[in-house]
Amino acid sequence: MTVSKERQHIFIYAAALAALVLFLKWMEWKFLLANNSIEIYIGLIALFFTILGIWIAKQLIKPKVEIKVVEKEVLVYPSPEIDEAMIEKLELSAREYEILQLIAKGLSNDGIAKTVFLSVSTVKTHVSNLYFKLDVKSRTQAIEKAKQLKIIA
Amino acid sequence: MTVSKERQHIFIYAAALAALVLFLKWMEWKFLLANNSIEIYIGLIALFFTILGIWIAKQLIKPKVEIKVVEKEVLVYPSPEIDEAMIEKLELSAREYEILQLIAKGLSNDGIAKTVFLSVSTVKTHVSNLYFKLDVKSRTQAIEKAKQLKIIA
DNA sequence: ATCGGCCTCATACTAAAGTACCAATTTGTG
DNA sequence: CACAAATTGGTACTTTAGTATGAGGCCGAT
Repeated sequence: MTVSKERQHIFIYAAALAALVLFLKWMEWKFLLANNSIEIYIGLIALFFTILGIWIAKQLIKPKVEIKVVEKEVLVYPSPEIDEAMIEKLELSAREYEILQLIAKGLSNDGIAKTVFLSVSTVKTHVSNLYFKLDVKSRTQAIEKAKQLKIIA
Repeated sequence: MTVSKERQHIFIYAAALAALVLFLKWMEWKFLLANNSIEIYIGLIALFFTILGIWIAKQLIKPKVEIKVVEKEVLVYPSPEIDEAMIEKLELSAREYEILQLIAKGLSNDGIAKTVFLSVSTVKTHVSNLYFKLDVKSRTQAIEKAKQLKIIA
């Protein structure tokens, strides 16, 4: 794009020069016919070339490029992305993870037992194993850690 | 600053014009003495005024400022805004709210007692009152509800 | 100064959570 | 099939959580 624009400038400039040559020849011819006004002639040439110079400059002056950095605020919703990889790394079994989620919902062992149709004993076993794998010692700690590890919402 | 610069430009331009007049007179005088090279004369004038025009343009034309807008994405995390109004609505006292936060961190009653230098009895009292105000019956439920009500992070 | 709310602490009790250890069944994989 | 891991369930026990109740001190407002 820049190259084509440069070429266009060169072309326009060449055309202007050609017109100039013709103009000069015409002026010169006119001057020979009536050379009683050399000052006017010189003045016209001066005016013309001044304007030409200005025009050329206008075409050639490179626009200053001002880089304006606009900070665009992008709302990032704390993705309730569940870190599945972490769950596997912790070697949490399906039941353990399921029960972890129920714990986070505030259910008691008894409540968990009733929702997943298990005995409280079984729930306790899972919960204990869960604590061991999460390296915690209570439900509340488990909830905190699970949230930090992004394995629950 | 802009005004003084403008005046400077005008002054320089005037000086250039004065020099020009002198130059023209000198050229004219030389031309009258030897008018055998009118093309060279015209050519010199053309060249001079072209350069002059370019120079004027350079001095006067305000460079086009091309504003390049670069969007920089700034991640904005929707602040886990704490609903202070809700805290007041629930009529949670300072201690109760403080202890609620410690509960959410996974601390036991004993842990809380040691961190805020209270007896476990006092902590239990606060916790019980807290449960009543939050309408829950256990720590885990309190944590869940507190998060739903956005009164803790 | 009296009253209510808050903070503090204690005792006594019940309920729930958590640990330890064991054991039977299921399930998926080599 | 055989084996490991997961799932289920139990008993016994300790610890923690939670409730109920009472009580004293502090402080601001009426």
